[in-house]
Amino acid sequence: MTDVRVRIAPSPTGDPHVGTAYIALFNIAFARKHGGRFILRIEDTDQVRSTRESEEAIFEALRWLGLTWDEGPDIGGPYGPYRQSERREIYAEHAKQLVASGEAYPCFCSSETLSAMREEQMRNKLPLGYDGRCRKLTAEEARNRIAAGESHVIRLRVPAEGETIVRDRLRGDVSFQNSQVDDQVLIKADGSPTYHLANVVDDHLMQISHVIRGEEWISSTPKHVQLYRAFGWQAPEFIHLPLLRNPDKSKLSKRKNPVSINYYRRLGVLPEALVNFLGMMGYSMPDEREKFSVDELIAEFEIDRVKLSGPVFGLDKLKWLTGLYLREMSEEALLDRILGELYTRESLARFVKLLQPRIEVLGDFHQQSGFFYGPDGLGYAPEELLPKKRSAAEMLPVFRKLSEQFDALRSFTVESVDEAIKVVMEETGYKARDVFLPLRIAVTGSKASPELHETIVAIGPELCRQRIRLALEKLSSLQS
RNA sequence: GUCCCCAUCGUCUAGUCGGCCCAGGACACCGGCCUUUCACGCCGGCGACGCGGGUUCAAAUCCCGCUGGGGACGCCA
Repeated sequence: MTDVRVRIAPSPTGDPHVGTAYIALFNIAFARKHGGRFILRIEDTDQVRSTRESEEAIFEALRWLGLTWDEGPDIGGPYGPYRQSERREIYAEHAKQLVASGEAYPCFCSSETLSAMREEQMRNKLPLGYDGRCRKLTAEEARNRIAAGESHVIRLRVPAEGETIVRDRLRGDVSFQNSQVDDQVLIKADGSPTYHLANVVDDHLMQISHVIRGEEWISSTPKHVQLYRAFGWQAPEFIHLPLLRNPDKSKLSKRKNPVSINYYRRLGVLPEALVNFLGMMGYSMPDEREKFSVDELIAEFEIDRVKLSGPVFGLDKLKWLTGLYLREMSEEALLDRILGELYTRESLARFVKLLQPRIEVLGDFHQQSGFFYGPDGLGYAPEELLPKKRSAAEMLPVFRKLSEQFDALRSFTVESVDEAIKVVMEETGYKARDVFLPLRIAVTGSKASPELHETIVAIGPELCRQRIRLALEKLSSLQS
């Protein structure tokens, strides 16, 4: 095998996702097994949603898990920069090259035109996709319109006929009719590249040998294959891993499940247990052993052993595994973990201030701080979620809305939380007294707790979202 | 709707080139033992090859169809 170079390319648009860790783990296992290198590249081509905080959180979460990289934005490397926002000219250059060779063309369709087109296709039950109307523009006309300052994007010219074969290591050849691969946008109207362009250009320039990523990408791979072809490059080997699933088998999503690595960290899952657990998603050791370290995984790793059906990311086994690690530790080591992971100065600092006015002796702090930890510790009765004269049927929509709003929150501040609650009140027509108490019970498990907004912020998004979901479950149990 | 992927206990999975599998392990669940209690630990139980056709002496394992699940169809990644 040629030099193995693999990568993960997360986009810094939210909390660090367990799926990212999952893909990272398999990339690392593959790289180390074959003496290759593992690269971390930040795909921040979405300028509106990408943030530095999110990027930093991803670094931090991966490091916590012990999933470290050989080249990346923070440590550099011979193929940098490793942040796509710093590589804009490279993409522009390459796009220009494709336009010059006729492999790509400018498109002047507005997003309105495009959504109208999509609607019509929907209505007529036609396949969705760009119909290629700007393909026919002459070079001259295009040049004039660009010169006139007309807004445009650059699209890839995918052959109308024939088929594109995606060679997947685990699935074999998967073929797509070119007629259903539409002309992908390469450069957006603002001049920034799309994922597809940036991804292909970077993978080539960074000499990535194997692209190990989630199965969700498989249907855009023909576009990538076409891009490699257009550039005259050799495509890397593709290996699409199965997607982690919610208990209902849909793709793991924050709307249904905690997906943030930080949630599991706050819960007190050990990093070695989480990584171990991830290692048994779609994969198993040859001797069927279930408890193993990353090093052990690497030693035995065989990418062809990965199973293609999507594993449910279920907590039962993860907790059991954590317990296994916990129990075999020395007392000393356990103490260090509790101090190092759970009761850190940092974690306590999130809420000392909130409790300060409410305690008489230090010991009070202990029993009043319970709800800042473990998500399952809230043993309240479902009925407690109901304000006076309100039924479960009435509160259910309130919690659905709350869940929706909290999921959508980009930042957790007193202001943003307040805004979210207000939206819920407006949309459901309930007053503060009907919303605040139930919400308080849901997130703290008790009526006696500090100011709601600040408490919610202190508890943090991961735990709050999950607790609201839990409340939703309790309410529905009340109904039946 | 169109395209693509997938299909063993509730869940994670073993099941190399079809026979040793009337399907093995683990979690969860249930029962027992240990124990002043609980937990841990130990023992046991429940529990699956989606369906229908082939191929074969023989199929969970190969082929086809159906069904089911999932993903993608963005100037998001």
